[in-house]
Amino acid sequence: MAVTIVDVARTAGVSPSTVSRALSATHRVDPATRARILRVAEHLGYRPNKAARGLITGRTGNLGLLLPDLTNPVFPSLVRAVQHRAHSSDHQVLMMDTDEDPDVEPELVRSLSRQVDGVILCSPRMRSAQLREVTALCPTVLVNRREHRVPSVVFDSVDGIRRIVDHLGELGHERIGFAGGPRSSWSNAQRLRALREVTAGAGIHLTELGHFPPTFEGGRTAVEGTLLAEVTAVLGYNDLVAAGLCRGLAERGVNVPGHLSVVGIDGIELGALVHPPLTTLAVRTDLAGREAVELLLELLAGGSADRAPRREAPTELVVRATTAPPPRP
Amino acid sequence: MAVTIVDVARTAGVSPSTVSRALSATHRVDPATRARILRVAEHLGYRPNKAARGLITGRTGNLGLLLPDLTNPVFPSLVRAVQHRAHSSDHQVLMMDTDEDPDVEPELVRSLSRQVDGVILCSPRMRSAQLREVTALCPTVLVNRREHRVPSVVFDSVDGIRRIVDHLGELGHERIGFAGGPRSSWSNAQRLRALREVTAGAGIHLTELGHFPPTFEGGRTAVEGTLLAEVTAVLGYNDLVAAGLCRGLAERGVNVPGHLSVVGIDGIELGALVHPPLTTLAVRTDLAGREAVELLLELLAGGSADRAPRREAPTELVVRATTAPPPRP
DNA sequence: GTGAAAGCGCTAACAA
DNA sequence: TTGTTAGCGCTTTCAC
Repeated sequence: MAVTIVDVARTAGVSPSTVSRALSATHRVDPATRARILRVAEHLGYRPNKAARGLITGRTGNLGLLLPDLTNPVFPSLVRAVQHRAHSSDHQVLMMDTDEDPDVEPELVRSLSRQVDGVILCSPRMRSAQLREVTALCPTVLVNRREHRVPSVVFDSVDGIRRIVDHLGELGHERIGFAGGPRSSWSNAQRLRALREVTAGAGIHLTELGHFPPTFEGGRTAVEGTLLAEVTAVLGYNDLVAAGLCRGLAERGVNVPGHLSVVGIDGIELGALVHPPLTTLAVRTDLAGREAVELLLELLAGGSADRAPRREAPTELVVRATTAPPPRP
Repeated sequence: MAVTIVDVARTAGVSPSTVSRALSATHRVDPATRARILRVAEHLGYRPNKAARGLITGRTGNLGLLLPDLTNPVFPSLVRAVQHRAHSSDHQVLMMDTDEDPDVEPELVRSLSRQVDGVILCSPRMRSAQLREVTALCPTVLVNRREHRVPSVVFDSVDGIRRIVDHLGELGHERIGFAGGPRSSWSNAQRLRALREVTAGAGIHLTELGHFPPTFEGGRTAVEGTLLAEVTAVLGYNDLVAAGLCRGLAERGVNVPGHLSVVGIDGIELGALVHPPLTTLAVRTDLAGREAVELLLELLAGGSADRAPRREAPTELVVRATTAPPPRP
């Protein structure tokens, strides 16, 4: 059997409660006693049983993290950041991949609710009503989605999109296209809205090329429409779409960026590795993950349910090789 | 306060233990009573507190998963598979990224040991002695590493390497190079050993080009040595290295696969997306993850500590566009 | 500053 | 088949 607090107590010649106090530093304990207890605990290889502690404190020390698909390259760095931040506050992370299935999301949260102190929902696909239900179940922070009265971390679409449009505008582009993502995607809607607003303000003509799967192939299928639209630059819903666009364009003999500029969004590693390297709006998912944990921790520390803080994770335009001035006619 | 088993018992007019039995189906309970209890539980929104259950059963229902770096593209699909398999057996996964730091690995396992029923160690970097210590702490399954008397899932290096060499041999290559990974990498050692064995058997000349960082840049720096070695095909330690090789080669004006064939290992998505698409030995990390969970579950179900089962996850040669017959002199 | 005792939510003997 | 009792490892009053 594993060594418990009672073993430590016996060996150190004190009562279990003193050991508890010494270990959690919750009360004043005689420094000498404390040192001795710590030494004994160390020597015996004592490891606290969080489950037992949680039973009484009501805190599990676990955070839940739900995301639609871990193999989507934007998530790993977020998960990593969440995990590190949580760990530095002595929390563990229960990560669950929902497999892009909106229906399992609420069920997963329900089953998780008793085992975690709170959950972080990344790009949740479920409907608002369900989201509201879920947030009633346990403290929740949203990432990449907004909902009334729920704390969230989002990427600043308007600001980021503005960076892209400014860059393109400075190069001299006057007609740009947008190869959008899935119709149901919250972030696609955000990006599109921002794009309309910013291009209108900048006097740039925007052609909405339609909705495409958020994949490399999706980008490839967007090539035809792009060519037809007679734009000089095209923005992909994400880097995968942009990379697919580049490939499709190359196959059609269209020079990028000579004839057409291409921009992606996300800043995944792939963008730096394809040829030509992709100009992209990098979103700091790692920072978003960290923020999300901090928000959740604050919430747990007694943030009133009334306040629903909203934070925005920074974006950064990474100019690589797929953008250039438009061709001279 | 959340609804407990006592609430359900009171509402259903039975004792807590009957509720417990009805819920965990561990003993015979009158079907009618059982149905009523289930109905009440459902209605009240009862969710079992796993921590409390674990306190008495000794089972937490959690599995630990340690890996060096989640942003390494081979891991997400493994994690995903582990998570799904664990979930289907009603287990949660506590995932921890060790940040490629061998020293934190044992410490992490120690701190995890009381909160999980067992751990899966993926590509652990720690030394054998530490590994032995750790495995004494809690049931352990290794992935991509072997250790005496510890259950493990590995990728069949000899078999996979043979596939590559056979493919190259059939194309007519007689001199191939290997751009190796880090000196300290267990899997690099495995691959190299297999490569020596298989090439020797096939009468193919192998040039060991040295050790490189397991990255795209690492592959790029391997280009010079590759050219000097006068090989007609080169195998990269992994897909990133192979992709870097391709890029570096292209920059030097070397045609792939016309002048030189390139092969990677891993089968990450990137390989299909670069140009030309990479021929690679795909390893089924998803299957490995599933196997690992199953091994661990068997171990927990009372597998004797004596037997240390070893499973091998399949590999598959994906021939794409970077391999072709050697140039005619 | 420290100990005794109670109890968190649940399961597992043991009776009935 | 069901209820009673005890207790898992820990924290937390409440005395002292």
